Amino acid sequence: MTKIEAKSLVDAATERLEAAIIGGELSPGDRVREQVLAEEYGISRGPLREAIRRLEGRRLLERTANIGVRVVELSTRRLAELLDVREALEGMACRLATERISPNELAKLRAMLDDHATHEEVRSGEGYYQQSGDFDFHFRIVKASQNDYLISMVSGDLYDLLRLYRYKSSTMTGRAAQALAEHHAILDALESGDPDKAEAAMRTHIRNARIHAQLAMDKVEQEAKAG
Amino acid sequence: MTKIEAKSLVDAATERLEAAIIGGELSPGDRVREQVLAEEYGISRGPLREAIRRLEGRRLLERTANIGVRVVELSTRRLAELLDVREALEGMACRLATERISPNELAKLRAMLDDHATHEEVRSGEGYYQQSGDFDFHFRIVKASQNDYLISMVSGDLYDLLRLYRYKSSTMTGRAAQALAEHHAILDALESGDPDKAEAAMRTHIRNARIHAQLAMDKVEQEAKAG
DNA sequence: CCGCCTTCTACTGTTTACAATTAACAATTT
DNA sequence: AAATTGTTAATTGTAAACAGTAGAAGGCGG
Repeated sequence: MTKIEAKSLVDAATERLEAAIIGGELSPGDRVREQVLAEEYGISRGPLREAIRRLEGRRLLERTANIGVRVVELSTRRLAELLDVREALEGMACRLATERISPNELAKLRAMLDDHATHEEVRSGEGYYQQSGDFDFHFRIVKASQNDYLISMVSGDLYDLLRLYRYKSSTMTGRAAQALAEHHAILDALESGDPDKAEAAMRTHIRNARIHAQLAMDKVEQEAKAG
Repeated sequence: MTKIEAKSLVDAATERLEAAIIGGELSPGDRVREQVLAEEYGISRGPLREAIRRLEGRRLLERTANIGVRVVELSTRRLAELLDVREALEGMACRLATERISPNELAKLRAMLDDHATHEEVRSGEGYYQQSGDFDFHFRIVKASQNDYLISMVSGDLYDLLRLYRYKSSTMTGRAAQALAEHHAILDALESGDPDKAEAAMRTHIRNARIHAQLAMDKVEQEAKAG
């Protein structure tokens, strides 16, 4: 019953509920009961319902009339759909960033990748760095596109959904080294100033990640079937 | 005070409010007062607030804490942002559709374009057909992508926002003939089965529409300044 | 006459209580 | 014994009352 106290109860509840979903506290398919959650958050059902509606709009929750609210269900198909959209959106972001990113920001990105290279997890191919480092790299490029709509779509809605999958199967094992190389390729393209090349590099990277992610999910599914 | 009576008051209110915004009943920048609107729809503030929160998530409305809700403001910059996203998303949709569209659906699209060609408005370059015909053509291709996430993003959120602009400046005058030609080019690419070509054709089309739309908006703005 | 402070109004934010719908369980009938 | 129907408990849907905040209007002092 940890209380919430912030600007708006709806905002606070939204953030907290979102965090609970992304953090795995609430699993995909779980039922969300208004009364229970409202009491847990120390608020009444009104604001909580409004928070739910927001997340509903962002496709993290699904409501069936008179039945209830559930955390969105996961499937390989949905993941494939998300990654196609991600390829399109981040490809465009990278294209736009090519002409808008500052030399300063470019230097920072370069430093970031250099730093990643020193991490043991990357060289050994374990890929823990994906959790923070990868998201950070992508996020900064999206921000450099300076397209607010794009930024909010990708980093708000899309990444949230993707994070759900990351929790289910820690997808990125064994790909860290290759991913880092691809990041360098993206950065090179950005520095070259060629938008076509930049978009292509980003899309190749995401497409590779996609192949890997889906293999991992298929594997998880098969194991579930077998076990 | 036309009453609403349907599955859920929230759903009904959402649809009606959305229609009011898109239909121009509520203009961009207009304030939305909860009490007033609730009475107009014959419901109480609770459901209405939830409906507002949904549209907030879809970026049709903006809420400032303790101040109120406004219909989202329009600007050339925002339009440019939307069209960049549209290019990315519909380009991807067209790519996916290339490999998934049925011969039957292709034939229907072809028939549709043939029908458009007979319309006088198109040949004379007035372009009324844009309102329904253009949206229909694009919508069907997006649907043919069979990517539900993509479909809901484009036809749900994105088109709604774009429709706002269409109301402000009837953008597409004088471009109907060219647009139709571009539609044919897209269809040809789809039939060829080459995803790269199909994506490129769609993106070219949207980029051209974008140039035209922005010229129109700049013109409107300059007239506003002058008048 | 101008500017600042106070008060008041109107709106949004939140809670509580009530109504309606659903799903589960039990009892009765075939 | 199985199926169907009635009843009940739980949960969502809705409304209305209450609280808090921002902006406007008016009065007071400079």
